[in-house]
Amino acid sequence: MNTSLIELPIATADGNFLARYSEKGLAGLDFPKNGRASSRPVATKQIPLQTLRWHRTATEALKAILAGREPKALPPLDWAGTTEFQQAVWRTMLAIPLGKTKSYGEVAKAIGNPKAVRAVGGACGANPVPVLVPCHRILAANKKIGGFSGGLDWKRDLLTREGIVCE
DNA sequence: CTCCGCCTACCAA
DNA sequence: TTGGTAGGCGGAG
Repeated sequence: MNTSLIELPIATADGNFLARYSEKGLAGLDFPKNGRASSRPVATKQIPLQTLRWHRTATEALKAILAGREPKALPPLDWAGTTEFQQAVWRTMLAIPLGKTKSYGEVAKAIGNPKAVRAVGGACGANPVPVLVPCHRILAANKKIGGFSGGLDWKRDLLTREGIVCE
């Protein structure tokens, strides 16, 4: 069983993101690292054509969102190893259009488990593909910013780019 | 089973 | 308003 992931950088005006692909699709996305450690180089020729296609799609999607535009398409996402609950939360987030938000409570209600509010927060924090799976569009009750594992600065920044104003 | 967390509603100042 | 807190739930160990 091949579980090795291919890591490819996505250069943006905001830094170098790092995308990870499995044979099933995009499995992870990291915000630019603080250190200037460039990712390990990968010879283009040994990367499956399919992966390159996904990478092109992911790159366009990421740049679109960073520019405040709804992405045309997303690459397939590989959520292997994650739970049904988490996937339900992430699917709900994917349904939130750019520029709109939902509270943790609303998401909990949406997945049919209104009391699992805090658990929803946990799923957001476990989101392996931030930005593309818009966990930043989930705010706390009363439009408070809430938390963000990728750093609150990023959350505020992303929301601002989408024209969202919160508390 | 225990502990913790991107939450909330509620209650006391 | 602000601050502290108990309740509830999924995930990790």
